[in-house]
Amino acid sequence: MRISTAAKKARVGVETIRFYERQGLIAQPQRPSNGGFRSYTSEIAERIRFIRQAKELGFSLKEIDELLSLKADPATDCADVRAHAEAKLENVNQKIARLITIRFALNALIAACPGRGATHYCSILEALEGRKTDAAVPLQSKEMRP
Amino acid sequence: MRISTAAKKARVGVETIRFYERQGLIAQPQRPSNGGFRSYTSEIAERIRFIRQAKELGFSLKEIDELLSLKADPATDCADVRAHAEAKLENVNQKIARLITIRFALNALIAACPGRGATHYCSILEALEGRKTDAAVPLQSKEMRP
DNA sequence: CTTGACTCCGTACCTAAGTACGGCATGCAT
DNA sequence: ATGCATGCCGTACTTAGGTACGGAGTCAAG
Repeated sequence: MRISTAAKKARVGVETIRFYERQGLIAQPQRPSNGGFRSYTSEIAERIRFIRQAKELGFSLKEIDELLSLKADPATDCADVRAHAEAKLENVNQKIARLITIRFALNALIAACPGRGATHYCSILEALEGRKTDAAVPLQSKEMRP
Repeated sequence: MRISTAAKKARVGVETIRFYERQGLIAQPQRPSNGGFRSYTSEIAERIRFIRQAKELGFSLKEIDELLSLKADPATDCADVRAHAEAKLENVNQKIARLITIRFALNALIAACPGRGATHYCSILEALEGRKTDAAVPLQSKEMRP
């Protein structure tokens, strides 16, 4: 497929794809040697969509590149890859924990506001108080809205 | 407390706090009328820390402002607040779902790479393939590492 | 009452991540 | 074979979110 089709599939602009190419986030797509148009596989389109989604989760392009290149390369030390993956995993777990706390606060807010009648005071920040460190984010077990 | 203390508590720079003040994300802190130093309460420091964390989760400052002002104000229509909260909740749920998918992929990668010996081919992207739309992100039930 | 650390304000500058532009090339469709 | 939509490239511009700077004011300790 051509660049505009890939852009549509990934829900991203055409220029963004060329930008990612310049940044080395995606491989140079197949092209006729003379210099015709880029030809994208659906794998590349998928990769671009992943990049967009990861970005929405707060990963930088640099981090996304690291995530994407985390694969078992027989030439590199397996333990390195594993350590890298574990660090990212920890990062992801922290993000999930914080989002679950925010979700909990939003659910409390929604529950306290039954569409009509008196409203109760409630804020996100208030619901998040009581934590002491960034590391010790309590995992909320009561997930009212999965 | 003074600005540098608040900055340390929130783990941001002093200039960042003044920037947030200009953007209206935090209230003008108490100051002697003559024009002395800003004096911060721990509530404000907490609010600033929340802003930093939410930013790391991919929320923009505008969105964070919306999150923070989501409170049941008796003067406004309760249904509006509720609708706003529900929209944010949906947003948060999508983020959580995608992060859980990434976590699943990372766990698979770690499991396939037992620290030593032959490594198996495995990539994050590959683990994320098979989804068709952004909306229908499948919730992975096998969460190998909570 | 001086000294050194901190704070004030305004303005300028910076990085990440695009986004737009202009001019030329390609290619398929009529 | 001739449009005309698309693609290519390089370069310039933009936006969000800070960061840095300079010069002057504040404050607490010694």
